[in-house]
Amino acid sequence: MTDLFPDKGHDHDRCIDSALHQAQTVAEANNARFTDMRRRVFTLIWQSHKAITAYELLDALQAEGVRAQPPTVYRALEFLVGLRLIHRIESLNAYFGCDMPDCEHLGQYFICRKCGRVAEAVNEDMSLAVRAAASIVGFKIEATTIEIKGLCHDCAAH
Amino acid sequence: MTDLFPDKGHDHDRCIDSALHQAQTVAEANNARFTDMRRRVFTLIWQSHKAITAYELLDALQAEGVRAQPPTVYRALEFLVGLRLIHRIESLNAYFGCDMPDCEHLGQYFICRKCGRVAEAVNEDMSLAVRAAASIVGFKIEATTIEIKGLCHDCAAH
DNA sequence: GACGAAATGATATAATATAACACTTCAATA
DNA sequence: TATTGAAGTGTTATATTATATCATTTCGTC
Repeated sequence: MTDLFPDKGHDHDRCIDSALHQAQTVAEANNARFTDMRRRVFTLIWQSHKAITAYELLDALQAEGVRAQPPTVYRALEFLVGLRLIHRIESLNAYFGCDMPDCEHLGQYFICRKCGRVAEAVNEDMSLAVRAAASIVGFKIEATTIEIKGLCHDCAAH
Repeated sequence: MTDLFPDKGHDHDRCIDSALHQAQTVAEANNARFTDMRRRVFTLIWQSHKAITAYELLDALQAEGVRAQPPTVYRALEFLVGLRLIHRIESLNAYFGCDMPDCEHLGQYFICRKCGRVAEAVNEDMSLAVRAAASIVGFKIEATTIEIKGLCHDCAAH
């Protein structure tokens, strides 16, 4: 068993640093401006391995002393989702930092209802099954939403 | 190729009749009251093979002369989802009639962005892949959301 | 017919998201 | 280096989706 969810004792500052660094690289590669506001929002999203809502982000920004309004947050989110630096979790109306923004992938999300953490998987069998099913029915895939709710290994154990 | 989406010329009244009949049966089997309001909402959902939002349902009810408010609609929806007579499409915030409410299943939804129709599949390979992926990471599945957006066979052809 | 549980009505409000227009910033270039 | 145009952000207002709460009605059981 390889738990997708990060270890309790992991050094989360390293997650944040690494994510920021990757984001910077992706933005440059796309000739996109990783502005201060976008960096702030991105960093806030990476504060935990949970998904965070737009209004939670707004509150967090305001707590930092930034005078932001909803459109500001939604614009930053749109930008970040566009570059695949974050993903939207549809069933939570919330956003989640992407580990591997540099490769195209159909991600799958495991969402623990107890601890609230989210883990992204890129499981080739799942992707293949989806593509095969679509192919059989003549459906042309443009986007997929695969969200799996339940209990992560840690929470299931307790 | 077997298109999951209903034929253009299909007799939709038969879909509605069949769905209503099944719903009645499921409700009875669960000792649940299939009240007038619930039947109305259910029938409205089945008016098409598209997903419909709560407020579209509200408007439709009011157009029928029913004096309903949002909570009435949401309660009916909650009831119907609870019995699996309908499904919520998370990425659309909308609801969709279920073909096969009498068997437990992890459904997958194909959503055509052009014609708006939704088709439910119960693909064993997909379900297996999801369960296998969860098992590998020690995740206990409680619910799945699998929504696939793109073009249905008809719309892709034109 | 009386009773209690379930369902619905009604009002208010919370939570999520976007439209529209003004202003600022930034990088390219004249 | 001043100009300019596009991109980004500020600001206000409002649209859309969803729920909390309490009153009233309906319905099956006794």
